[in-house]
Amino acid sequence: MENSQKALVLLRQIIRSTDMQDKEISRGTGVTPPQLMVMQTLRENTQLTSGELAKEMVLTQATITSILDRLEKKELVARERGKDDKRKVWVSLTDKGTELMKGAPTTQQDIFVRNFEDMQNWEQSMVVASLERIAFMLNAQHLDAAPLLDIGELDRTQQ
Amino acid sequence: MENSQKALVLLRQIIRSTDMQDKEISRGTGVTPPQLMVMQTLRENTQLTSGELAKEMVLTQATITSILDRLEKKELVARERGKDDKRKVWVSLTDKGTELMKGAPTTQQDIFVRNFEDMQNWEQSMVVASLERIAFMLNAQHLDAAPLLDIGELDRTQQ
DNA sequence: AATTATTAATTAGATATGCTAATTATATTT
DNA sequence: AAATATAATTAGCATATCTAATTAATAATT
Repeated sequence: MENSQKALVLLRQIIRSTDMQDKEISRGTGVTPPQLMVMQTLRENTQLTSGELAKEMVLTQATITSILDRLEKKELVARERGKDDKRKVWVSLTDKGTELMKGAPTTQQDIFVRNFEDMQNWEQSMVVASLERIAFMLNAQHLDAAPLLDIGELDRTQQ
Repeated sequence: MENSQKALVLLRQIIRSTDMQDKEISRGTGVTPPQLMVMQTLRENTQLTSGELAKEMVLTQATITSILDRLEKKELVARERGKDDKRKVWVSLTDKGTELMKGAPTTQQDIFVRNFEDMQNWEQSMVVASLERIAFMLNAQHLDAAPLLDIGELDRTQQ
């Protein structure tokens, strides 16, 4: 088989694998994958407005609103109207939400990290370099397909 | 940053990237991502029963049924009751469905393949080896989390 | 200053996903 | 023949996601 074909098959396998992990976490925590992704984004950014969240996750504001509604009902996130600019709504994890994020999600990552660290140093570097290559190619691909769109996106991924 | 952290970030980036590509294809073809995935699976396997499809995609039969309903209404797939065993329903792409699969989806892959083939041979091998490593680690991870489950799954990915 | 335009978020309404449980039809077993 | 198993569908529910319309607040313009 061609190397490129192998790469594609492996990529699909990897994506499938993480997808199933997500579902597993989801079942374990009682939080759906999209909800979990919102929470992960919040964990990394402390405070975001609905709009920023939507942009970051490439979803409509309306979609984010409905996901937040459900997360708020479970008391995993809190909304607070902006004091400076009252149109804005700042979203953040509650204590309960932070607590939940300390559980299952990291466990999975820990396993990955443990396995990863079992590799020789040269192999680790090789893997990282390869992933960088792939990420770059996929990005180029995306740019090919949508030439003018979202410069912001490009900036962000290159930081 | 740790190598393992870098790897995680890159993986997330890659998944995000392919995710957005899927959405793009979806917009271009008027077929939703899950529907597209069903069609891809069918393209690779010519003929499958609903049940086999469900197993392959790790979804419930009920879910597959509803996706097939919509694909059938668009005349992209056809259902045929099994003659030998009348409980089974064989699903396949229609001409129209096959035609559609020749368009956008492959275009995206083509870009990837072209980029990939621009790499030196040693680099191609490196990337494939790395992806294999990752795929294996993610699989191990999955097994750690769900020890006894789905031997069939394991068989399939190791073929 | 008053009007107009823009921005931020929500609501309303539609379609699609995905689940579990129940149902229908056919095959297999005892 | 009766009981059990299998394949697919249906029904009913919660969620996700979109577009279009609405509400509220801020910014810009005349």
